[in-house]
Amino acid sequence: MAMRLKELARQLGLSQTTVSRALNGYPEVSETTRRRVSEAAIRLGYRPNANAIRLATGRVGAIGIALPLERSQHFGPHTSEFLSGIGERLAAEEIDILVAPIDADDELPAHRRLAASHRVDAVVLSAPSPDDPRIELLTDLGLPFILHGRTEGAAVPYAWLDIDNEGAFHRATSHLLDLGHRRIAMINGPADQTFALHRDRGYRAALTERGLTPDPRLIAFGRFTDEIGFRFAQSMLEQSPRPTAILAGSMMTALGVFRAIRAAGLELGRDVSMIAHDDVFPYLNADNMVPSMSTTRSSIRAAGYRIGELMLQLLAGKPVDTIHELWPVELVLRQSSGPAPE
Amino acid sequence: MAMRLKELARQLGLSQTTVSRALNGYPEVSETTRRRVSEAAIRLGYRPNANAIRLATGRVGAIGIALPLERSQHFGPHTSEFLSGIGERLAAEEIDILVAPIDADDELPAHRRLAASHRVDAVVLSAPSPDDPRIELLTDLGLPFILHGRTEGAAVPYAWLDIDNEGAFHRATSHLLDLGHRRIAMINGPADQTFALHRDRGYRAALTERGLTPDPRLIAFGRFTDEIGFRFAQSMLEQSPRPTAILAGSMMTALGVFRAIRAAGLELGRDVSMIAHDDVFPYLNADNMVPSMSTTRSSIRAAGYRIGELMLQLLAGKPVDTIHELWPVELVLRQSSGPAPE
DNA sequence: CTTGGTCTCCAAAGCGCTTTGAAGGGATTT
DNA sequence: AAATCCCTTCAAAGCGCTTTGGAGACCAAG
Repeated sequence: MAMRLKELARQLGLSQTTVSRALNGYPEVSETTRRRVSEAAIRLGYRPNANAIRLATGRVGAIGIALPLERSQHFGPHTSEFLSGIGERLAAEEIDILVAPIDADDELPAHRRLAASHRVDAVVLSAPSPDDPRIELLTDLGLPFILHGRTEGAAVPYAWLDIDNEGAFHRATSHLLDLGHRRIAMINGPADQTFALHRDRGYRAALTERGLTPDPRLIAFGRFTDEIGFRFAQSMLEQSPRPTAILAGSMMTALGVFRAIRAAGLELGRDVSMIAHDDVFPYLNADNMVPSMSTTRSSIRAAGYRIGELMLQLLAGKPVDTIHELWPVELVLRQSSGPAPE
Repeated sequence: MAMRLKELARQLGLSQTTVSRALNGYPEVSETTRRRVSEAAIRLGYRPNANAIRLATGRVGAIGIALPLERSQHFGPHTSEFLSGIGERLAAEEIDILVAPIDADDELPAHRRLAASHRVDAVVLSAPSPDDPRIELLTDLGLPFILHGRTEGAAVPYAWLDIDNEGAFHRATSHLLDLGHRRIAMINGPADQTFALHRDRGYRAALTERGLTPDPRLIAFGRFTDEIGFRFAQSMLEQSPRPTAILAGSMMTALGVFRAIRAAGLELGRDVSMIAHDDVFPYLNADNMVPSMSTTRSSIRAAGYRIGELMLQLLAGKPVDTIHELWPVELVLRQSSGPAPE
């Protein structure tokens, strides 16, 4: 039988009120009593029942991570790193992380249930689409949230953290143009995701600024797998004239593209250049590849860590319209990007 | 203001008891009343407060996944896939998944807190070491758990699901021996993990059975990253005579090994063979590599899904000593493994 | 008519904590 | 010595649900 507040109070000859206040740091308790209580609590192994606290206070001490099962390609390495970052920040705060896998066809009801059941104080939303309906829903329901990414033209203010996808791909594309490339392909992420849209914009803008017209045959959208990368790259490299540079949406995609380049008997960094977006996975290092991979780099784990931090502020009452962070993205040039061949 | 049981009962002109029973399917309620209640509940948008239920019943409807931050290399792709499998199974059951990141140096206290705070009904333990102290601790604490993997000689019975790592590496090694290889290297997982020990045993046994002595210079332990794979493979390939075949502990390792082979001017599948363990990541397909990768294959996502299922049985009262599953591992031969060179 | 058994339904007592409103007691004022 | 304050501590009322132990109502059986 676990030690409960009542029993602890009885053994100390104090009321539950006093013991509770002593342990929670309220001022109405003398220092001597407080010390006596804390010592007894430790000695007797008292651990409060989280559910009783939750019921009594209305606070839960937990946040949810809504994971759209389809949309984020069944978790995947990105989500895992992201989650890891959040966990790292929140572990020390005694805040629980509730993973809520959500079916795509049950999305809004699932969020409604989550909100009404009082299982979390707030949620982290990821993989937003440009007109994501979750924003308004959660706002209506009064469940605080932070979006990892952005939507386009939401009717209400919301908290978000995003990386500058548009800027990153604008720069990467411009850099390739500077190197003399004219046929630059782009293997982007899923077309329904805002970040993919932003990347597309940056890419197109860079081309247009130089008077080039984006060629639809050099633009592809899909999930971040080596297979998708391989397929698209292969078909693009069959074109004539073929692209001399390829932008890859992820390191997974890049592996597939790399394979297609080799399969076509070409050499990466000489015949074909590539810049890939790197979310910084500890187990797949762009620097270690051969040739080393030029990347637009932004640690998704760091983003998770920061979102954990912002979450604490949000829960502490910081207004949502003051929680906006747009992170710049590094362009790291390595061997995979070189001058356009003659 | 959310709809609560009390208010719902008032509007229906029934007692809380009856409404509660109607909604929870108890027999002491007439069919007509039950229907009337359910309809009203839906119409009025009633959602029970999870914390009140938890406090009243003592059950939580949540399981924890203890993630040793260090040990499982900060989540990583394995954990992510595994988690995903569990989530897939448990999402439909309205069971919450609590991710509990745990610092290595705070491991046992953290489990104690988890157990005493009543935040979860049970936990999933992963990445066990051969003499994992968590087993006994949780048993003592009375917190049910399922281990993904095994330990050696635990003093108490426990529920587990594991894959046959020993058998898998025994077979893979034997197969390479059949192909004429004699110097077979093994780049294993972290040395303190049971699964790595099992793989080591399978590998050694296969060699020993053919009268060969395992060469310590061909045996390495480390985390599953491309870099580790590259480094170890590179130094091994510098030996003379060099190994003609390499067993890789993961697909990440395999990518690094592959790179080292190419960097040494050798050809995978001809000069050097490789068989890697494949946990089946949807974004990194062994079949798609060039050359395609021979693997020992077992879906870690499927294991997660099954553990979700076993968890339901465990919570339903199935005795732990009846929950043991050892999964066989497929050997999938592709192009990366060929006959030993002359 | 009673008695006994079935169906339905209910009042009230928890679950283990927080928090409000108040009271006891000593020190300080008047 | 009475009045006033502050410092500590407490009893009791929730938080929103489940569950125990009955209690009416209605029917068939004695």
